[in-house]
Amino acid sequence: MEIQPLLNYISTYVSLTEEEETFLASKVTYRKYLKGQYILQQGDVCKHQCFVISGCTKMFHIDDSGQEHIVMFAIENWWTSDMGSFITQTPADYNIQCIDKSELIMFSYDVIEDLYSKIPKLERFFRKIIERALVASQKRIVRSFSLSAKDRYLYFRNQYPKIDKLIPQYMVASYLGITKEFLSKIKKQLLTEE
Amino acid sequence: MEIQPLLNYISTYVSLTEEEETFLASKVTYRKYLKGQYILQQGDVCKHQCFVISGCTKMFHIDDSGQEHIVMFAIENWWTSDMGSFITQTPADYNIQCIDKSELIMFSYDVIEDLYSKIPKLERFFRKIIERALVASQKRIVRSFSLSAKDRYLYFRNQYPKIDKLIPQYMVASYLGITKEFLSKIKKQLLTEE
DNA sequence: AGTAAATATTAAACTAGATTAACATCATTT
DNA sequence: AAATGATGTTAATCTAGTTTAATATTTACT
Repeated sequence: MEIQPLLNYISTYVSLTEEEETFLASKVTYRKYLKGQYILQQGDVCKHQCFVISGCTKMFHIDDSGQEHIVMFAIENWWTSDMGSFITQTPADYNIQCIDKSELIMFSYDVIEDLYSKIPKLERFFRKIIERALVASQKRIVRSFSLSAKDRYLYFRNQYPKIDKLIPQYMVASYLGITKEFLSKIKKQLLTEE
Repeated sequence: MEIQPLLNYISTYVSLTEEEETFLASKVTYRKYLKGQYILQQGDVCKHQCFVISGCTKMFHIDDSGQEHIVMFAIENWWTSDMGSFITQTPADYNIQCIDKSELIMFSYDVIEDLYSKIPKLERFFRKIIERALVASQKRIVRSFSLSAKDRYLYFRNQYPKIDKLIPQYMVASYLGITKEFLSKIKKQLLTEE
């Protein structure tokens, strides 16, 4: 089944019965996206929580001066959405774009509450997922203040080697909060000292 | 009842019956802290999710070079904990300290799962709280990359005037990710241009 | 009230990282 | 294989924010 990777993932947090899995399968949407396609655009309302089966997405904000700031990437087994827009159903602050051919499973706003009521274990599952996302986000704040750009890059490369290899360098720079020129300088420096 | 502010707060998300409220009251702990007291120390395991009834706390990390980085403040009706340490029951990355005489309600790790099972509405409540915390945290990341130190301070002062007035300036600087000297410079500049 | 401790200010010298702009390389299409 | 667009590099100049260190001010304690 197309959604098997999702079921496997869920099973590491809570165990669903077969009927529950079938019910879940009937409520979510599997969808393929091409490289470059948008899942969400800044200003639109975020209608889905997306689980990435394959490929890679970036969530980014474009500020008043036109600069792009990448908040997160998502590869297989990661979740992505503009949570603020989703929970309040108001216009999104972020864009979510596929930076590679991707397969996603989408939980729409209209069904997710229903899923929570019918299968309380799913509410538990999402609570745990979001707890983990919060932890990651807070750690990123501390890193952005306590580490130099070079150390932030080293941390990124070490934690997410797959993403580092997959995506263009200027996106890594945006994620790290530095310019592409400066990241280029850092990488050169790392080469000569290693 | 001491925990009334918590019950009021919860009621804005989910509605509990009287029995549920009584049960909840029997499971949580009300505690007063003095200015300067620690609720959690980096390296210890975080045993509680804390709801602030009055006063003010700061959560901060001390990095390898001894520098303090404030991740968040919490005043009345806010929550604080090292979520990463709490959910995995491993040593905390952060300290949580009262920067003013404070009253807290503490949900211990040992009872919170029990509360979730007995009162599923509480699991829903916490899911929603954590969703909001995640949204706030992601927005802070974007601000830290897209705004200048001055604009970050203006945003902070505008969003949290109470905290800005309550706490020493060097803590605001730490929260903003700048030095106290530079914040002093910014404030002077703001005075002359207003 | 007087003293110590904590907090805030100022200014000079310094640096991590930004900006600009020109050039180089790589990938994709025709 | 030439051409186009996307990505990456280099180097010079610039600036937001740091560092250091000395001084001022406020707060809290006896």
